[in-house]
Amino acid sequence: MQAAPPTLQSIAAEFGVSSATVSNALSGKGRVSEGLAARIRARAEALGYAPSLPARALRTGRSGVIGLVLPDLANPLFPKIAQAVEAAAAREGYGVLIADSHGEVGAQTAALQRLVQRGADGIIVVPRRGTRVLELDVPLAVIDTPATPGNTVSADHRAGGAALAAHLLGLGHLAFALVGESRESSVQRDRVGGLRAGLPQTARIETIWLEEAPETDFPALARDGITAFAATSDLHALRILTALQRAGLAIPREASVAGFDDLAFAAAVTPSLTTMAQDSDRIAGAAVAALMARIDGPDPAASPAGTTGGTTGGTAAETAVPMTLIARESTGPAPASTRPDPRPHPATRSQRETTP
Amino acid sequence: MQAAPPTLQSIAAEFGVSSATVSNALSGKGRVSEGLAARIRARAEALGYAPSLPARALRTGRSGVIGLVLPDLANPLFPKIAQAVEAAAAREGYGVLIADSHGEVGAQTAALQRLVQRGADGIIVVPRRGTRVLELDVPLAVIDTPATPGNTVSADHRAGGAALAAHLLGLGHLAFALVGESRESSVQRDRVGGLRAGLPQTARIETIWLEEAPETDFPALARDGITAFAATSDLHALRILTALQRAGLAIPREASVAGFDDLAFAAAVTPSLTTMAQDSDRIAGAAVAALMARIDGPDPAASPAGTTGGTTGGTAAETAVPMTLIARESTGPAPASTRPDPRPHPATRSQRETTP
DNA sequence: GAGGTTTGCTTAATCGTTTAACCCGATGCC
DNA sequence: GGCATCGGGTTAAACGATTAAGCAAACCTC
Repeated sequence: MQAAPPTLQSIAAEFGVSSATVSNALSGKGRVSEGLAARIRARAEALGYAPSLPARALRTGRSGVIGLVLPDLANPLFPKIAQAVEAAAAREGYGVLIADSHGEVGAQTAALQRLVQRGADGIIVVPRRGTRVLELDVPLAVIDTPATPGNTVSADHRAGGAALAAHLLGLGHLAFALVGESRESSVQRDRVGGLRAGLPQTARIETIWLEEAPETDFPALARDGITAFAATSDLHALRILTALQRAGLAIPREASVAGFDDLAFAAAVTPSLTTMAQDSDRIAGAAVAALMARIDGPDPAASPAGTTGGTTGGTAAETAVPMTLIARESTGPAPASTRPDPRPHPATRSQRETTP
Repeated sequence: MQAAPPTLQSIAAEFGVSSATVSNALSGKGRVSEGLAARIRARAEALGYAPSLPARALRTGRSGVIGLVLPDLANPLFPKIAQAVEAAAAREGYGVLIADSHGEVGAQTAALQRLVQRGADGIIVVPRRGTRVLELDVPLAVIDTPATPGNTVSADHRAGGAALAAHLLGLGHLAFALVGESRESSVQRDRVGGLRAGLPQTARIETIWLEEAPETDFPALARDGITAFAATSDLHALRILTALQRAGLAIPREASVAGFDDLAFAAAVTPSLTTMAQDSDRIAGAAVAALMARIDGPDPAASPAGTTGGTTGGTAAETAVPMTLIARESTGPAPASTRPDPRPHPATRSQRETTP
């Protein structure tokens, strides 16, 4: 029942001109009299004309679609990135084809190839832990870690770690537990490295990789004198927070807990979670911009000096996007040595965030 | 530098045959001698030939891509669905184009149209709260609520609510708080409705919509005699859990808390969260299957009796997928009236789940 | 061995858009 | 007034795959 959608030819027929003229009128490229062009544009608008993307793709070799490869959509961090990428791409008129590699390297490669075959003009990859993305004959943008070779843009995880360390130091803490999941993740390594770099030599530091020590007893650590827990993810911070709470410790009076990424629940829990947030929008925007630059100017050796390894010349893409501290209720002044401080100041801090 | 990718014609030229023959050999459709066909297939394989999807799309009108419209990727529930849809679609050889409507109705409509324009063969929509999806000349599958008109498949939220109610009743609870966020969400209405339907008339029931009462004091409710908190989302369950813990209540000894959807953190918190999980894989699979059926058999009035409103005939798509209870540590026997039970049995329950 | 059927392939049209090349009438220039 | 130029179009050839239609040779049948 649905009427055939308007095409260049159908519009051309209405005006008694050729389809090339209509194409030119709409794209503003060739030579068409202003009057005719205006009428054609008006008619196309009225008809709701939309060019056939497949046809255009066939002709131009551009599909108007970019691929997004993520290690695991179920991991709460990635949806933020996906959302931001989608928004940024949509602004540029691109669609986003997703592919989930389920954390497997093989699936990651397969996903890349599927996307290439689908005609993606470029691909944004958030690589699986420590994976090096293979070279492909498609423009690529990689979101990983500033230190990773081939990285295009990412949060400055190291500086974020250092800033979080400074925050905790400023609250008077002296004994820290740094909690990550896997050493293989360059992101987590950077975060822990930044934390450690931000702490003085004199500080007591316990580093825990949950992958290796899944049964870690956090309350025991707290009783052992650790007053500040910094985890590489809010997920682990939450685990620590609830474990300490369950054991009867008051947060932040007796121990402070902080995480990374400002996940959805961070503001919802009690006490709300202090966290280092990455600016997904900016990162995604930069990744998309870098990708666009590579798509439009595919001259691999065009840049004057050796900019080859990093981002493409053209648009000055930022490589490391700073992270921002979101101080909430789960971090507070260190307890006065062994004697618990009878007067904490939760009210002064809890104003930073009202109801989410 | 990259060699031109192989095409039907380039392969045809190698064999001195026409491109039609190669096409037939690869698709197995026309009449080609078995020997030649085998050699062509072998050569295509060796060359890594992949048909140009845009060209095929142009010719056949099928893009091999489906769209997925979500209200909000940042909401931790949807990534699970997205992941499952992507996997199911990939199995069918389809790509998935995502679109995030950011919870806005306008954006949802715009996203649908963008996807249609991109040539999506069909679209799966998870509508924004209470939104009715407009009619489109594209096969559609809607994941919402069994009760919603136009719904294709979804979890049986009502039955899930009832089952959760039964679980809590079985533990001896008599006073309940049912916590949702918004009445406008049909999913949440169904869940609360199911919970209520599963509880006896004699039970004390407080229903709280957080949108209307964001400052609800959950510890106060507990002190007032409520022993079981059931939230329509793990996010709210977590909020309640931590608020109660902070106030010094022992979970589950003094109060039980349960949520929905088995979000990523549910197993990680202490005590781990009892939750009603929806089978995203099955739902996504059913949605994709229904969509495929609609794409392949676009006869709107082909079904014998008035099946028009519901799912398409063809494949018997299931409309309501049962939810499954994941009993963890946050729910336990109701405290013995006012006198707290001195001997809880946490050990017997915590075995249900080991380390996540 | 003449008619019909298969077999195995080719021809050619088609999807809708883009774009290089060409064409014709009206000006402009000296 | 002859010649280049320019404005406003048109033609036609792609892009790569699919598919209906056609066509020659080989095979079968009685």
